[in-house]
Amino acid sequence: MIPISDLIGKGKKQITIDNVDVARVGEYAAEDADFTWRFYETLRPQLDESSLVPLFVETEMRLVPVLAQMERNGVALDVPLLVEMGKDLERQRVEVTAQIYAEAGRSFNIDSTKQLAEVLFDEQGLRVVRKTKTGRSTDADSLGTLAAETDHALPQLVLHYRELSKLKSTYVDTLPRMVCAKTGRVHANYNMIGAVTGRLASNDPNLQNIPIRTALGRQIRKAFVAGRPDHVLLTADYSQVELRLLAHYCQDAALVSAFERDEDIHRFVAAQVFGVDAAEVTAEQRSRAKAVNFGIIYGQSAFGLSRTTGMSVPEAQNFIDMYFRRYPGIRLFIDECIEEAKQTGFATTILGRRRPVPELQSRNRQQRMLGERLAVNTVLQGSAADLIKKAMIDVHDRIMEDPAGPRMLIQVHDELVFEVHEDSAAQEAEKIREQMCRALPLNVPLAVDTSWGRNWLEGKSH
DNA sequence: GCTAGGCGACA
DNA sequence: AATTGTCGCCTAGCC
Repeated sequence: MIPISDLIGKGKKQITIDNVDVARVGEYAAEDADFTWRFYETLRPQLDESSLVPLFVETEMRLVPVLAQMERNGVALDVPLLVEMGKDLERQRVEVTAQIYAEAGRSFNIDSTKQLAEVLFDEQGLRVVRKTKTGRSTDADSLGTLAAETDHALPQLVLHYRELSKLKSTYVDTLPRMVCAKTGRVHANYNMIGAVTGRLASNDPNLQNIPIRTALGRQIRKAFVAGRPDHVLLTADYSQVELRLLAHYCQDAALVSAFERDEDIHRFVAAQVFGVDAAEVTAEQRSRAKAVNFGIIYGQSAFGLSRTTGMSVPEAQNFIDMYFRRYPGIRLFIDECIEEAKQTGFATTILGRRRPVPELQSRNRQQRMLGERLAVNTVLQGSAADLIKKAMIDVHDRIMEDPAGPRMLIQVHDELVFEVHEDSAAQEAEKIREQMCRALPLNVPLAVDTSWGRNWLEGKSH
């Protein structure tokens, strides 16, 4: 077998522990006592007696060769497409730059927040929306506020400039440079350690933050393609995995049965909280329920909810009160997470992964509130990480039996991307869905959406 | 060349 | 004060 370092070039960082190439070692990790010991030492802070087998032996150790294979696989890029996009972005960027200079009455470095602040606030006399540690904020939120409340063209132009600039420098210009000469693909690094919740992290390049939110950014996903003839990219992503875990932990009968019927969970929650039929839920009601559903996962306050939804603070507080009245199990779960973290000092995931939460012991109220959010969020985010890791191992063990079968290429926290022959995409999607749904037994069913197509964007849902 | 800060991409 | 977790680009200041 070709060592990874030969494949993807010198100087490339890989999964390392004490500078040992874990990805390569991982091929025989299970038989390598020295490696196993050092890996154990590295993960020991996350483990206790009860999680040693399910988490360390059965999950983390077995994931090492899976990630090694993913790194070796890499993913193909449509470089000519990226080059064309780069030219187009540059044309637009030059145009917007000229407009910004015209509005400002002079040229300056738009990438410099310091210079930009001078132009906006000193020279153009715009309002300072928010301060940063060292100066006046020019972030998207502040510029959006200014764009909405003034006639000045600059804030909107700078927002546009930033979007073009971000896409070009971080993705369109950078990704082609990372294509390996030998394989014609990019071989990202997956880091098993370092994310406190147990999630994976990815770098060189980071494949876990490829744009999807905006129409322009989404185009970048077209450049991620199947690299072999007659193959497609197949994506399989967990639907609402953290909310399902919340329902699993709470055992709330209504939530669980809604998931069992695979209902639109935000609509369902809106109907329950507002006391109307699901069919009568308005777009705004659903949107508010969705915001609270996610807010719960992060421990959001009424203030935070009011900011993300546009509700007033009392309105947001009222909604949260109604929410907890309808779902007392969720309130109970939150309180239990906090209490356990206070008692034991740790937040603990479904497979027994532990994260210390020293913030709960702080004399600083702000720190203690942070600790409470961490205690809840870590259980949900970390359990979701445990779950997909188990799924990756199961799928890997099956697909490796067939050299012509699917190859696992990318993991993005609740999503897996495979390269698969187009003729078997439909059958493989079902097998992968099945294995992902069964990865861990929960009190709620798991749902996995699949799609496939020539590139990472074009997939059709199935 | 290194580090911190600001910003913004994703789940 | 006010929602969690990552990585990377760019500027600015310092060695």
